[in-house]
Amino acid sequence: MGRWQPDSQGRLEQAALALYSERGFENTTVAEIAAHAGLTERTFFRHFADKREVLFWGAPMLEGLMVSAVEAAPASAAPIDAVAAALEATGPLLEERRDSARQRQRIIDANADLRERELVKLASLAGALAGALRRRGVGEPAATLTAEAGIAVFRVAFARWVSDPKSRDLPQLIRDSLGELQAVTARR
Amino acid sequence: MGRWQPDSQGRLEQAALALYSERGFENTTVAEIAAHAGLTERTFFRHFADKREVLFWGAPMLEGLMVSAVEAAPASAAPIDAVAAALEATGPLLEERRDSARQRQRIIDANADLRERELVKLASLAGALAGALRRRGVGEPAATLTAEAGIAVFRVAFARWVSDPKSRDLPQLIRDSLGELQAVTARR
DNA sequence: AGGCTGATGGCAGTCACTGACATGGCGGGC
DNA sequence: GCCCGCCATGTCAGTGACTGCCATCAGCCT
Repeated sequence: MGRWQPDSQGRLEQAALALYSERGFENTTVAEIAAHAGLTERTFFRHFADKREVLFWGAPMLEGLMVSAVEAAPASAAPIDAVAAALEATGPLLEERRDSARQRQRIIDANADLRERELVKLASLAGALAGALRRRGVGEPAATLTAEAGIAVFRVAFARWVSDPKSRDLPQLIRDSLGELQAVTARR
Repeated sequence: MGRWQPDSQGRLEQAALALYSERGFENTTVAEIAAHAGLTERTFFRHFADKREVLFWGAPMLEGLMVSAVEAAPASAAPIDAVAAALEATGPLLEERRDSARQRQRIIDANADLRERELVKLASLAGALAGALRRRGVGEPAATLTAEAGIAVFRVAFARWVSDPKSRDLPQLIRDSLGELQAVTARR
C-alpha cells in the first residue's frame, strides 16, 4: 500500500464540486476542500493554479478537440464551416457528461468570479480556433472574427442545451444557432 | 478649506495608473497606491471594488453610450445596423482619449488578471446591447447573437485602432471589421 | 449651540496564494 | 539485499487583497 491514497487530484476535484454545490463557491475555503480530500491546502495549490481552476479542468481537452476538428475539415471548407464542424465535434463528449455539465454550470452561474473565469476559457477557445484557421491560410481579421462568431454561437447553443432538460442534441442546437447568426448578420 | 483634499477618487486613479505603468500591476500594492494619493488602503476600497476596477471606471459610460445609440436608431434599422451605429457612436469619446486609451491598454495587456476583467466588461457590454435590442422587439437568440457578434467586431477594430499609431479613425475601422464579419459568415 | 452627516482613518481579522525546507515510501542500480 | 535519489506530500511562515466595525471631525442644518 502506497504512502498516499491514489488520485489526489480527483479527490480534490470531487470534494470541491460537492462543497461548491452545497454551500456555494464563496463559502468554501480551500482548506476545507483539502481536508475533505484528506490532504492539505498546500497540496491543493500544487494540483490547481487557483480555487476556480478546479472547475475548468476539461477546457484544454475541449480546445484540443476543436482544433483537431478544424484541422480535419476538408481544405475546400469555408472557414465558418470548419468552425461549425469544430463546435459540433464537442457533441459526443458533452452529451456523455450532460449531468455533470449541468451541475458544473449551476455552480459557475451562481458566482461572478467563476463566470469571469469561464469567459477566459471561452476566449482561449476562440484564440485556439483563430490560430487553427490561420494555419489553414485564413488571414486576419477574418480568422479572429470567424472564431469569435463561432464561440458566440457555441455559447448560445450550450446555454440552451444545459438549461432545457429536453432540448435537442447539442450539434443540432449549434447548427440552429449558426443559422440564426447568419440570418442576423446577412447583408441586405 | 475642507478637511480633506478634493477628488480622492481621481487622485487614486492617477496614482494607480502611474504605478501600474511604472512597475506593473502585480508589483504594485493597494497600500502604495493609497499612499501616493495621500490616503489609506481602506479608502481605496471605498472608491473601487477591487484593485483592478480602477482601470475600468469608464465602462458604464461606454455602455450607456452604446445603449442610447441603439435606442436612437430608426425603428426600420436592422438589428445589426443598430448595433453598428452603437459601436460607431463610441468614436468621438474614444478618439478624444486616444493616448490614455493606449496607456490603459498597455497596462491591461501586460497582465492576465486585467485581461480577465476586460472580458467581463466586454461581456457586460454585449449583455446591455442584447437587452436594448430586445426592447426593440428583437427575439432570442437573435438579440444575443447580434450583440455578441457586434462586440467581436468592436474588439477587432479597437485592437487595431490602439496598436496602429496611424490607423484610420475608429468608426471606419468598425465599418471595415463589420464588413469582414459579414463576408466571413455569409451563406454560400 | 447642538446635533447630524459623510468622508476618512485605524485596526483586527480572514483567506487566497507562495516560497523554502522537511519527510519518507518506492523503485532502480549495484 | 542494501543504498540512493525521486517525488508527492506535509509543515510553516509570510504577503497582500479585501472586509467589518468603530472612531473622528469639518461642515452644514436647524
